[in-house]
Amino acid sequence: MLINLDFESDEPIYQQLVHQIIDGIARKELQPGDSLPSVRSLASDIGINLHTVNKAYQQLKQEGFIQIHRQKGVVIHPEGVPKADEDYKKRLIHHLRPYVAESICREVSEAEFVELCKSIYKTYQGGHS
Amino acid sequence: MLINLDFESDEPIYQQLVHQIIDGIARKELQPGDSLPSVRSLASDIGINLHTVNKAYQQLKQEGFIQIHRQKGVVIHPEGVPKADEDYKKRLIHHLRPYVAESICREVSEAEFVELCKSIYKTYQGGHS
Amino acid sequence: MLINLDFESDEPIYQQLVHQIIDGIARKELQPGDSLPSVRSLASDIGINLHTVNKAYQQLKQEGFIQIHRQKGVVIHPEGVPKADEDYKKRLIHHLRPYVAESICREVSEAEFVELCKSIYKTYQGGHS
Amino acid sequence: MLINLDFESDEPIYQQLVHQIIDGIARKELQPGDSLPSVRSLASDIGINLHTVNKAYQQLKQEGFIQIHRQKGVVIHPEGVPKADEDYKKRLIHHLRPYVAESICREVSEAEFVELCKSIYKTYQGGHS
DNA sequence: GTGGTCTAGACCACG
DNA sequence: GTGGTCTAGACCACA
Repeated sequence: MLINLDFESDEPIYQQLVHQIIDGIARKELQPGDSLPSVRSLASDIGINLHTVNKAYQQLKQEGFIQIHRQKGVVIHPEGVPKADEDYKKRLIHHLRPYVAESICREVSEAEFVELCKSIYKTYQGGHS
Repeated sequence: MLINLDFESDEPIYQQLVHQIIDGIARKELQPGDSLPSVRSLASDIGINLHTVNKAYQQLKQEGFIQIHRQKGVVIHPEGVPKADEDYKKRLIHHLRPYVAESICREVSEAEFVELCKSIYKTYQGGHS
Repeated sequence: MLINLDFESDEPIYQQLVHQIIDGIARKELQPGDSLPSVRSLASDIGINLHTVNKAYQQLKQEGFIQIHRQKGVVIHPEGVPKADEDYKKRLIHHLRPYVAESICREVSEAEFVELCKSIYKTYQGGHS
Repeated sequence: MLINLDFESDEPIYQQLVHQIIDGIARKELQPGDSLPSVRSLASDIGINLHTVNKAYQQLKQEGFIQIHRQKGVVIHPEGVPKADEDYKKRLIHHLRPYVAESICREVSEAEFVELCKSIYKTYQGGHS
């Protein structure tokens, strides 16, 4: 999978990595059971620090996206990612709220905002509808 | 307006302040032309440093939400906030994408996600006016 | 003469006042010997503080643009403004330099910059060529 | 690059820093991609506070002169500075106008003023390259 | 070691 | 009294 990092972004590199991998899963490019490169090889491939990759992997593991085996290495969680629970949705709303607020200030209508979200969903199409 | 900060949060205080004020504008609790407390008074009200408030105000000013007026002090931008342009929407999509991706992984359907956004929009309607 | 102040500008109000009056002189709208409103009346006309007007007048006086008489009030210096000496030109260069530097970085050619200056001169036309 | 600050000047230190660096870029002493000292080291070199340096860097970053790169540190924007657009020229005229006005009052002819600008431009040619 | 954030306290220009 | 600037010192996340 292609990893695309922006070193000038405010977003920490390890976060970008996390997002890219989640994105790959959402796009079905990474399927349950697929294996990911080792910390070392990924780090040297992208040209970033070991710790940075490790931090990203740890976060992905803790959120249930991947498993880290001593022998099999790093794999996408074979049983899929834990489904959204109420807690997740609560956090999601909490994160989305500021974007909605600013959009309202800038006169983006609800319909427009919704369309925009749908358009993002479309980019992951062929999914699990 | 009530300001509610979470000092335990990872989100920087000045960012929370920015969001709270934008939220107030979206809720119509802060109207164009309304004045905001001075840096100093707001800082002492909330119990934080005046530089932190200042940083928030500077960001709000730069993004066109407020004006820093030599006579009237700090006021909500009287002509309203600059409307969303293509650039804003591009950035918005860029910010929203990771949340959509994770939601897809967690099997949140497009419809569900859209409903969730609408529910957030609803919290900004039925304001006072 | 019309005074046009921008209370949101970074430029201090008294400085804006100074510039506006110098501008009026450059446009020949204010001629040597013409009288200016008193500190009090100008302040109340524009709706600003006495001190602010006073500070502007003091600076104009010190630079030789106006005279302040107890009886005749404030008048444009009847013998004209002191002509540019080497010292003035040195200061002028010192002030202009940063604008030239930034313009060079932004690929504004010398010719373009010169044209721009000429265009400004034109707005004061009918002058003393 | 040599930094030359005047601590007696009215011009804020961070502004002087900004101007000096832009000047360095205009003189081609700082080329796209070149790296600048870290906030801390520059601050201690010049003998000022790191926040002051930081403020200058933030402004330069926001105006597109530099990038703050997570790995390479602070570098001159590799793709060059954004070229002058109409907005920049409008602001430039707005800043230049008062100097033109005062010069007219002091009987500096258009030709003389233009020569002066050209002479400033000359100081940025014949650099090393 | 880097930049980002926050605090605290000080001086000054402005109005 | 206001915001703007500067200093000093501290902690943390990041790489």
